[in-house]
Amino acid sequence: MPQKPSIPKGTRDFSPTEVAKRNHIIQTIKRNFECYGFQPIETPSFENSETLMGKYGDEGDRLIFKILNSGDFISKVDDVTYSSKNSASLTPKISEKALRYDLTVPFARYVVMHQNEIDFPFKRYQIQPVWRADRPQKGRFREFYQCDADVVGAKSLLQEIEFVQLYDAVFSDLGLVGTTIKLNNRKVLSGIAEVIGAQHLLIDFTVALDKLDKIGEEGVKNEMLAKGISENAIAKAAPLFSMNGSNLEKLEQLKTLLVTSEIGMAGVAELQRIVSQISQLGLTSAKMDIDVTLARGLNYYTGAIFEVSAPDGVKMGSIGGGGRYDDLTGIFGLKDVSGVGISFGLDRIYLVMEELGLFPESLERSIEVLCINFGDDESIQSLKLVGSLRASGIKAEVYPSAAKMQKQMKYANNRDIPFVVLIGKQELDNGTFIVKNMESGAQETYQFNNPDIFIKKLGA
RNA sequence: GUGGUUGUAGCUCAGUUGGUUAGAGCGCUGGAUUGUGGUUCCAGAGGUCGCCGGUUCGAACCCGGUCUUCCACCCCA
Repeated sequence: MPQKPSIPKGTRDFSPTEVAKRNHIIQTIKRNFECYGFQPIETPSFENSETLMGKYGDEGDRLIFKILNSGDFISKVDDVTYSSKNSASLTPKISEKALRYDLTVPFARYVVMHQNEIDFPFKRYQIQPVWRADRPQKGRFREFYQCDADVVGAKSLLQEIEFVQLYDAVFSDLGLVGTTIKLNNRKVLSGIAEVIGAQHLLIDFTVALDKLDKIGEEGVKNEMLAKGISENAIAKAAPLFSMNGSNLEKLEQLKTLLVTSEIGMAGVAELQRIVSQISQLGLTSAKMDIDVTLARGLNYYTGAIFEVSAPDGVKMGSIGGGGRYDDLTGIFGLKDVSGVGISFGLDRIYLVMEELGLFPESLERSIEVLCINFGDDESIQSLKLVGSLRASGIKAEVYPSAAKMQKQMKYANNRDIPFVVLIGKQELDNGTFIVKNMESGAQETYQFNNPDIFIKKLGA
């Protein structure tokens, strides 16, 4: 007796409707990426372990899926390592490959390997699945798609400005109104740590600060104290907890705080330029918000940090993120190549759009015209008609068997097919065909040798 | 990785302190309707109660383990 089949935790099957909706999102993103001058690349789904390990922090290493070596891998492990039962030392001996964890690190590897064939600045996009051995939750999977656009070899802030516009363009095209593009800068965070005298605890400081909206001011202060940041330092950072007003007002408050920090002021200046240029250019549906508590991806971001949150009222983690990393390719031996990029989280965007009912109904419509099958002679006539419809780009098909009319009509109804064509014995003899509008129920008769009238009507 | 939560028909869910043959709505199949779907009426099919083990005369129900779902951490798209 076969067992009920299943799929691994955190993975999903996608049925035709879901694929259609996912493709709709992907097409929209792709179209905009190309409009902005990005070119597609693809990289392998798995990389050499040393390419990935150590690039995402300890937490990241834990979440990387390792691939077991082929062959009799365990017999090649020396006895000391084998009997140590230590995963950290045993893993590299039995696993030399790992599944892609994100698209940024493989891209950095790609740039280094192909540096002689690339014209800089290089703008690439990449839409591929990534894998994380995380514990699944809503909007959090072990296999999911990232849609990345990055520029390498261009230090200008123009890139950041274009990325904000790109986010706005994609979400506007998708009809996803009310997203917030949060913006911060690593230099500002460094500056704050410097001013309060906690440079050595920068990561702990920012990780705690990042939780402000979740655990509140007291919670953040407690976590900072627990991490060894002094009360005095926390007191100096107090203005951060109550930043408010417009983006420009927030920047003024930051300037007051960071006046003694060169790096901090540089960060503020960058933010200021982005804010002022975006306000001149305008955004269609998104709003931009300076958020000093935003502290993601600190392992490699050096300048701008982006994160996009879903419209208010939708409970979902970030649906996009990105930033500037001045020396990402440095870890692979190519110095002084600045990169900046953003990512769209396809699966989360899907869930948000589903929740808000933003997918066009037409996506569910796989076929526009179904011909009822009345038997062999009639269906050949139907096939001829279907041929001319298809030649005009209309999705059409003949029901595959001469099943009962009721069954065929029901099939059309269930599949949301808007038009049903009837060519029975009578129509075959007359040289006509009948079109039934499934929404109104109305029927019209057309001449078989002049289907263009019907085709034009479909086009309108 | 830590703590909790969930699982009964294709789907959404009932199911009493453990007690014959586990139910409903929707969907599906057939018929009322041999050239017309959605509404209606009638009939029918479909379940090793997530899986494995234990307690019991007896388990969907109690206990243990495991898988899965969702949630809070951690971290992240």
